[in-house]
Amino acid sequence: MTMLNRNFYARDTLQVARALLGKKLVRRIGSAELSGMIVETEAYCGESDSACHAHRGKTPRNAVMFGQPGHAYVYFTYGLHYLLNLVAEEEGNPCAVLIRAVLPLAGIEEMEVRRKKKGAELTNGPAKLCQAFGIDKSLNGCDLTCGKELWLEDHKTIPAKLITATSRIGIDYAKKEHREAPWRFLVKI
DNA sequence: AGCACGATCTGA
DNA sequence: CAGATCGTGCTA
Repeated sequence: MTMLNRNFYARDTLQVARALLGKKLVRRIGSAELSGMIVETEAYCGESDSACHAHRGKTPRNAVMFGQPGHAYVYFTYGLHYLLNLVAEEEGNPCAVLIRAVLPLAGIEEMEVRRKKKGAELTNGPAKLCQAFGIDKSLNGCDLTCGKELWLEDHKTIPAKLITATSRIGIDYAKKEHREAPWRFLVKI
């Protein structure tokens, strides 16, 4: 019930990525409310991170990452998918956390309709969860602290023992040190 | 102005 | 394992 405030996002990206595990992602579409518990995240750490979109400076696409923390950075890729990121760190430091998977909690039927799938197939991938939650480019730049369309809430505390860190997915083009950095976080099953 | 390619998913 | 499918950013 407690919505996460700006201070939650305004700190070290790796800490935010870890702390997001177990939190509830809530999406309101009209009268429907969809939610899920975050179980997988990836940290993208600013201009020095060669896997981060902000690596080569500010552009129209990644501008949101350079703004205030606690906003949604949604972008389109592969010609057909949207991916959801949450902006972290202080304003001007372009960092974000990619939400890769959630465990559906509420509005599951809505998600099934959107995805035309059921069960685990619903939200176990960054593009799938965007489809299930109806997240597209119109939510790019959305403030996550006003509780209107998209926000986060406290839910469960995940013990450190249940958190695994691995290298990130789909960033083969990045420098070795960034390709291998253990900046992907998952809840052990 | 043109072009190569991507923080993915699906279905054969 | 290839195809879908298009915006973005780099090169010229």
